[in-house]
Amino acid sequence: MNLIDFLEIEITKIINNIGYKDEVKLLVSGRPDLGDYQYNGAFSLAKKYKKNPEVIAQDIVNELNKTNYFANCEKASSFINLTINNELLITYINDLNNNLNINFPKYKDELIFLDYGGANVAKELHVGHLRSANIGEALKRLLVSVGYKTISDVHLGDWGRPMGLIIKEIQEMYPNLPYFDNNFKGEYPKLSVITNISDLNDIYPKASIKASKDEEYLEEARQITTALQNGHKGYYALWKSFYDISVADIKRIYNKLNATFDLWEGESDANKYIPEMMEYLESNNLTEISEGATIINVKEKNDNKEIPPVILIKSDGGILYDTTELATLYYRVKKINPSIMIYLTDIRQELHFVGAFRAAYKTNIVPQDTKLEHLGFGTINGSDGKPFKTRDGGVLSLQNLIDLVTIETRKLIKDNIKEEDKNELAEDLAIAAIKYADLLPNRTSDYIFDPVKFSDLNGKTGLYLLYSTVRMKSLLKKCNEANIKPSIYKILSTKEERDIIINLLKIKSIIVKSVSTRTINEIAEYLYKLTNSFNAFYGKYEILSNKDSIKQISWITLTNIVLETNLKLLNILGIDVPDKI
RNA sequence: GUCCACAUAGCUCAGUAGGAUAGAGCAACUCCCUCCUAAGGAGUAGGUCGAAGGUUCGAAUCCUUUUGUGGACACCA
Repeated sequence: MNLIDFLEIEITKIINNIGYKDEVKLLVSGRPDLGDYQYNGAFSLAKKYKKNPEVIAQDIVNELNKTNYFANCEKASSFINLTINNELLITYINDLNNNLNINFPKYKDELIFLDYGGANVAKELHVGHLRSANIGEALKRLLVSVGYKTISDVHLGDWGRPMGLIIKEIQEMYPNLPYFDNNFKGEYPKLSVITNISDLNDIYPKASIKASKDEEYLEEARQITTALQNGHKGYYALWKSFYDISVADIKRIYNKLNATFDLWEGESDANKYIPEMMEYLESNNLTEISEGATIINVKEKNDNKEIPPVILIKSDGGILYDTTELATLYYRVKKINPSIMIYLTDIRQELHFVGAFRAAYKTNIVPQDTKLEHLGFGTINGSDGKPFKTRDGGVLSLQNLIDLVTIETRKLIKDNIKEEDKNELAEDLAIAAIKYADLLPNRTSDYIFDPVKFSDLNGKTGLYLLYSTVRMKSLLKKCNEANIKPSIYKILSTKEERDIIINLLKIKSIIVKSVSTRTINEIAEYLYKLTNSFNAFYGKYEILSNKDSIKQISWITLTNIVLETNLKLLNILGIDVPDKI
């Protein structure tokens, strides 16, 4: 059991024995000069029992001092400050050495479905896709680490108007392709005029610009979109061709980011469930017609703002974002039926999800006890505080973003690394730097992307963590060669060790909070603190050449625990640690 | 116009399930390498938490008002 859990249970019993009912929660001390942890229950107990809080605090302190849990326990005003006995800390470290998982709480093994990534077919992954992948992946790994079952789906944007625009533009460029020949019979060939992702990348922006200027062009693209959605064979074959090219490239970049998906589904997969869903909705009178469109009204009485209706069928017969969203929910419930479904998108899509979720509950497409959660995240900005763009104002691809940081990390690589490995290592370091920087701010905050700052080896950066962790690995390896191996932690001899151990104790409450708030930033922050406290120790004391073998063994045992903890937490963040930098 | 979010050190950001003296990184200034990766460590300085009221034993955190910034508001995704 985790030491803090143990102490909370013990103190709860002790205060119950003297007549105070409270479920004791220990807080990390806000005044580390006065103690490791604090208990503030005297204030609320004072209200409950109509007594002076200082008297209550003193009563509790008197009882706690009868135990041998604390090296120091005293009250200051009505705060109770606790300094944990070193013997308990030593036991805790040995427990931790046997089982790192005592720091990770266990939740019910409910199934959580995570929808993140959100890549668009025929468009390169860009800056806007970074946070969904990083946060979604980290959240999935966090949830798994505490015992949940998860299924993740990249949920490709592969079925909306952009598809129609691309098909339209390909038609403009190559009007004689068989996909556009309505009399064509037989097997459609693979797309031969566009064979790689860079050919494809230019098409959508071109089409998008034309559409914004040319109403007729846009209208044709609309019609193509609707035809595709209604099963036009030629368009579908063409779509499938560029879909394959695009998805291969999307996978390649997601792999670099360590973003992994159990499912590679998309809006197009929901398409085949739309008729069935519409049949269900209409036969139960759950839809209405408004201005020629089929909608679900999701306003509620006590709304203090206007919630637009969910549009299922446009007045021209086409379908929309909401339609596929709802159809996706429809078949996910039927096929997978998770307890919780989590969506990670830009925070600006909030209103869309409010509508879609309301419609899903209102129509019983999603059972009332299934939780739907939309987790929004903030924007990545440039140094001017505006959304990060290329110099000419275009969208910056994710690969270009990685390259920007790789330029910086390349400078750091030592000469003892083989020349042919340097570029790959530089990119790996850049990705670690980017991921850490991306996960460090609060999920809902916007942040400024600064390649130079992120790839600094000093400061709160991914590279500092990698470097420090690699150094721990290297130390353990050298000690192992000298036959100094982690085993039992015997003495707690320095302030620096104590700081590390107190830090290790904090993990559980950080994990609990991160799981409940679905945030990652405190874990990222914590990694820095733990690593920093280890480095303070590392800088001051010599392990390898130390003459005192009892200290040596204790220290290398502690080092190993910090290393394992770092690796585990970095893994949750989706950051790989190389053997050498 | 309506609604939402944000405003914390020179810069970039934490902290908002109310707790003591508001934290970190960078930048600035001091110190510390015969030693396991100094690509490191220790320290100093830096703040009326946008403003004004209120609730509370206690407010950056909750409530009201106000200023500024960003965003969302049915046939795009």
